[in-house]
Amino acid sequence: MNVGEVAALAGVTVRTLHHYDRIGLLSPSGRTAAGYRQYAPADLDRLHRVLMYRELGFSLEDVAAVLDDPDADPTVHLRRQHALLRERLERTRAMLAAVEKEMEAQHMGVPLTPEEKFEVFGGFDPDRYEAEAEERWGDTDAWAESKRRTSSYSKDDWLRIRDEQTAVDERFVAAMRSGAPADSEAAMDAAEAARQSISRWFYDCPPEMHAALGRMYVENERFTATYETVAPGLAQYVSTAVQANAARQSD
Amino acid sequence: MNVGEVAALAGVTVRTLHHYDRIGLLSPSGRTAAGYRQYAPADLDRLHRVLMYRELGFSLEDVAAVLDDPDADPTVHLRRQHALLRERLERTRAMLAAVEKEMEAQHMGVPLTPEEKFEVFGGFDPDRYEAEAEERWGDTDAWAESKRRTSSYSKDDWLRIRDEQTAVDERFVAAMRSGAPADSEAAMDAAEAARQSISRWFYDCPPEMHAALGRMYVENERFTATYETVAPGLAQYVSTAVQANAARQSD
DNA sequence: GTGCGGCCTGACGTGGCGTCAGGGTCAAGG
DNA sequence: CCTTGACCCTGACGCCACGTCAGGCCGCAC
Repeated sequence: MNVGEVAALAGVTVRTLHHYDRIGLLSPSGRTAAGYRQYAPADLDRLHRVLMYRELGFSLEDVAAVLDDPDADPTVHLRRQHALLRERLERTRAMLAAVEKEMEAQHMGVPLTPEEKFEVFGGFDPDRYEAEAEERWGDTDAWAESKRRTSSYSKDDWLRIRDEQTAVDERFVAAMRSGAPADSEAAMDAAEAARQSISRWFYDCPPEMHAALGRMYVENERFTATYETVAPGLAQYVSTAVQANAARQSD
Repeated sequence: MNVGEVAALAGVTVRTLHHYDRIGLLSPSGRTAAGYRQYAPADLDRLHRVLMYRELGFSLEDVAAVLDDPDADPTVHLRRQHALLRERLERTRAMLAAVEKEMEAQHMGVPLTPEEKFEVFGGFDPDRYEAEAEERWGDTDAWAESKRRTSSYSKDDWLRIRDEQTAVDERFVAAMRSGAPADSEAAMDAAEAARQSISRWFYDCPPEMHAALGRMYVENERFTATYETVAPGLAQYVSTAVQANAARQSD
């Protein structure tokens, strides 16, 4: 098949196929003597995957990365696409619910505050966070359970969660400011409170998993930044305290 | 509120707010003496709508257009956003179903042909088509009914529909090639078959509605192009035949 | 008064194509 | 055999929605 036919079949422009060729994302497996691009069935398969991932918000660079991954089991792609689509379904449902809530509120003359509107929609930027979390945690059970649980949380639930987390952070800060070392009883107790909070609201988080999380607090810039804005040095402090607490429990 | 606070609340960057200000999409209603942008609650409302429409795929120019529409009843926006989100939900569901079908096929060792894959996904470019149809038909009952019905169609159904439409087109072509005028009995019979096909597969299409469709065949470049690729002059021929048929029925 | 974080305005860079310009290719009809 | 019109090629520039510095002005805490 030549470019025009492929473009018509896939619903893209010829220019798009040229572009994918030039950047090396999808080069046709053959050319005619005159230089015409010739696409083989395998090329169509690849194009299909490209378009799927593109639709799901991947950059073309990322698409190339996942498609050229040597562990290129085709079922991996299908499973990942399935997971991402389900996520998108959830997100769309949430937005739909938010709009319906707004309609209702407006109908009853109860104006929502701007905060309430942004809370669900943009607010804490669910899209990027979810993408990163998904990438990091793959399809672990914890991630699935967290998704399942949090999907039904109300605004009040989220407020309570935030307050609880703030309170735990305060305990860490207080311990640190008092001069107690990160593996002191006070710090470890705060870590334990944090672990239980996670288990209560998101997913069952045994000490070993919490220790892994603790390592991430200093390895991952995002988490580090979060803690460092609360108090300088807090990321390292919390990380150490969490791992110490996990070690204490396994004794 | 100043830019930083607004950006954090809405989950966008400061640069984005600067951009929206410069292009006139969202200018803060005030400035401090030092030139700091000051956002009022009304500005946040507008930002909220901007982000909604952006998320739904509108260009910033189009966002400005709908938001500055003088018929700026807030309920209009909510209703439109609601409709668009439901569409997106449908589309995501369809893609999810397609992926599941692929998984199943792969699991059972039945390889799908490339055509089958693209059929649902890209194929006839549902996104743009839907967007245009929605714009054109607003939220008419016909549109809603069509959506409702077609959402449950299987691949075999679509194949049958395509064959049926091809057959009807062939009747038009044959009539035209035979030299029969567009308001001849043969042409009008073909038109009637087309009308019944629409009613059977998409929505109840009475003669008047079909006449309106007929006018669109020559007014809308897309439909014109479709028919003209089958045979030159066919668009005008079909258009005339459809309207003649509608007139015949009302007698 | 001196940091230090936040704000300002240019100005250039980037990703994913759209859109000509200038020219070769190929199958059908005269 | 030749022409004609549809399709293909390769640059090269344009565009949108920002990202990313650079250079400099607030503002408030110590």
